[in-house]
Amino acid sequence: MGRPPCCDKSNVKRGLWTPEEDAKILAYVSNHGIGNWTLVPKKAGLNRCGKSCRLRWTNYLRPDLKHDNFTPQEEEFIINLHEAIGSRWSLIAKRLPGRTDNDVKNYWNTKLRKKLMKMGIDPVTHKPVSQVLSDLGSISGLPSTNQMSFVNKDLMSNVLPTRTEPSASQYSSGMANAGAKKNPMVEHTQEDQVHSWEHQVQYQVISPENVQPHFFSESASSSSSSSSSNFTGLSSPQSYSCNTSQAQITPPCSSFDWSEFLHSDPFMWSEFQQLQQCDLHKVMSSLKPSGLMLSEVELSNNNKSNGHDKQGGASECSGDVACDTSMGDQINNQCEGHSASGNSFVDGILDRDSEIRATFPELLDASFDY
DNA sequence: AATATCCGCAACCGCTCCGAC
DNA sequence: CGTCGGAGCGGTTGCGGATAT
Repeated sequence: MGRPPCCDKSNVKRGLWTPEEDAKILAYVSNHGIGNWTLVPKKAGLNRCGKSCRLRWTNYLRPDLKHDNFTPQEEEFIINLHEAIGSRWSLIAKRLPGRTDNDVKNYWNTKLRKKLMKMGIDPVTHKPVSQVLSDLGSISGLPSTNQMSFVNKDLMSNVLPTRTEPSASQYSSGMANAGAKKNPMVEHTQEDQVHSWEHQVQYQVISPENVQPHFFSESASSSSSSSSSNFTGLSSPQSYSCNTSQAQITPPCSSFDWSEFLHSDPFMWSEFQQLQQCDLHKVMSSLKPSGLMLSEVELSNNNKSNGHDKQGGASECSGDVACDTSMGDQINNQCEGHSASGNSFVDGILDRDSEIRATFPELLDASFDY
């Protein structure tokens, strides 16, 4: 049973806002402040959905917003945070006064992503394209069409003559979304990481594999092929791991110490202690049953099985501390199953892909031709 | 000059979260 | 404890201007 719409869509105005409508919102907010947005249209005399009013206010009318171009500093900040926490636009925007999540998202999609690709950097993994391709090739020789469906579409469109392939993007975005949204730990962890990044790791690259909600970074980090990068566009050393050298990236099995990392920031440490109360059941039960939906829990536990997160990292691994053991075993078994086959995570993905394709042969139709 | 294509941005959509009841 | 509904989030769409042909 679906949820009823917040307003009668057929009877509300949509599309661009007029100056008169803007003035009504501004007048209303200046007189009454921000309250219940569903009541705003009626009280302000607007024939708009309340949600639309809220968006107009937060994305455009708010007096504290900047409407000028992004500065190089802001640009660098966005790239760094994206590398650390992925496409958590609201979190990134919170750290950029006067910018909204929509601003940041649009700027990323229209400028930064292309800029990175032009520089030979995969905007999803923040690794050199050559390395990503090398890793891809190492999965099983030349990548098959099926395997290609897992790859960041931007990257592949950069290197291969592809056709639009909705399943690939939906797969990746859906997965990232599911993990990020359904795991309450993730939000804290990423907040923490932003916080920490701002305060104490200005010139140290945090290992993004531990938190980044993109499964492809897993496969990409599964090998350590070296590659050069022609990345020279950004100035500060931390802005690109691949700019200076791959050695700056904390390797997947490094001695990265989460405890030390967390202790270094009192705020983060107290947050972490609260997070020890994680309810893994809630996380697991919220996961989609489909084999296509790998959660961050799954990803991170796979990390763990590879030697990550010695201290029960700030997010997922606190599940080891407080969560139900049978569920933990279940996850561990799943991870072990992956890692037992050599390429671990990647093989797990491919196995699942095969299963799904066997179940849904229509996935192999002509839309996958190149 | 006309048309096609590209690009950037504002707005919308669908979903989840979370507090109130 | 379950339901409801507002708020917030990330992804996507579509319009309008800029640029290319």
